[in-house]
Amino acid sequence: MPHAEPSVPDAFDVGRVSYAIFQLSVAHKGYAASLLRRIGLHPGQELILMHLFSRDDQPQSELLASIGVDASTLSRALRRMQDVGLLVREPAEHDRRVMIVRLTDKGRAMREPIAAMWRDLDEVTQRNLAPQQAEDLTRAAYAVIEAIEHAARTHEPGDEEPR
Amino acid sequence: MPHAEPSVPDAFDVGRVSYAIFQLSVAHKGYAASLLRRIGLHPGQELILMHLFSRDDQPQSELLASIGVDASTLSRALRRMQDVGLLVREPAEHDRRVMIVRLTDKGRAMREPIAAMWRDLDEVTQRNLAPQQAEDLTRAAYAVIEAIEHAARTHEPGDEEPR
DNA sequence: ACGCGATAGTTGGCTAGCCAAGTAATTTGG
DNA sequence: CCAAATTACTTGGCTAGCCAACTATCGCGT
Repeated sequence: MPHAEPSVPDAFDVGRVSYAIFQLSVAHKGYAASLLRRIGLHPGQELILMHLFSRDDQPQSELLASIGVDASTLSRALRRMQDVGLLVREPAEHDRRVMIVRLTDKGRAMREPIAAMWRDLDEVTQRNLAPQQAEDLTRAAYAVIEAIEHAARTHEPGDEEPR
Repeated sequence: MPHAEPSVPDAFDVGRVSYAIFQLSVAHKGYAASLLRRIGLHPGQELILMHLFSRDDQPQSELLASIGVDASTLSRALRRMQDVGLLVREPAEHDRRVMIVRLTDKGRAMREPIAAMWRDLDEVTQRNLAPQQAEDLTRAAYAVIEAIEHAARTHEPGDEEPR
């Protein structure tokens, strides 16, 4: 039965917590993807739309900073979303390098489906957790994120302390 | 500064826990990828190798079941790993459909680098966590995984209760 | 025995995501 | 005032990952 703690090769012992996070990522992302497919979106597109719901007519560069994905990934995702009519891009007046991203009516119409998708996802996510556990999980997640970002920031330039 | 709880559009409120997991996934996977790059592996390949460290000469189908990825994804990953000399595949004697996957010396040599990578990853992951928090996080992760797998199992065939 | 279904893998086609290199426009500096 | 650096974005090239469709082989049942 492929449940909790499946047949884990011994080597995974050294990274039990990371392995759990890894498995959680796969399951969570997979479930989100299946929910997104039902509303006709590809993973990641919902993030772009949600940021646009918060503030429309946004330069592509700001979306980039908010979402944290590679510029090329965003560029291509936006092109595809434009192709299916979710949004429009047009060069800014004041700076012709800048592309302003604007939702179409079709894009705006995704607001409720996306919110419903998050509700469903979070409901399932918390189904086996006590409220306090959910709270702790969230807090621990951000603690880990902070540790990772700090580690990446420090020894990205000068790789690793030379032992 | 993009730390914990960054500028989260209001819409994310409905899925706070899921959004935290999502962000954790991105950060954790990104850091793992950067560590893997240093030892010349692509994400996912380390899992294949680790399962082979546990049991070599394994049919591709068993690897498939252990790892839980799509058959086509595994097929192509194995081909690429064979191309760079990490492993070899040859048809089984008794059943010519089956491909037996075997590590090469070069593949076996990855054992220590991969273990070191997991140690590094888990060290960073736990850096901001008390031991009890790490334990709780692991437990919560598997609880969420179980809920998601159950949800996927139940309403994948008959999509959603019709309201 | 023979055909049909199940099983094992592969290939095609698509998106997400990364890095590296390239283009265009704007800002900075000598 | 014009060249050099910077910024904004795109394109090329690659891997991971999914689904769908296909091939080949094996096993089963009539």
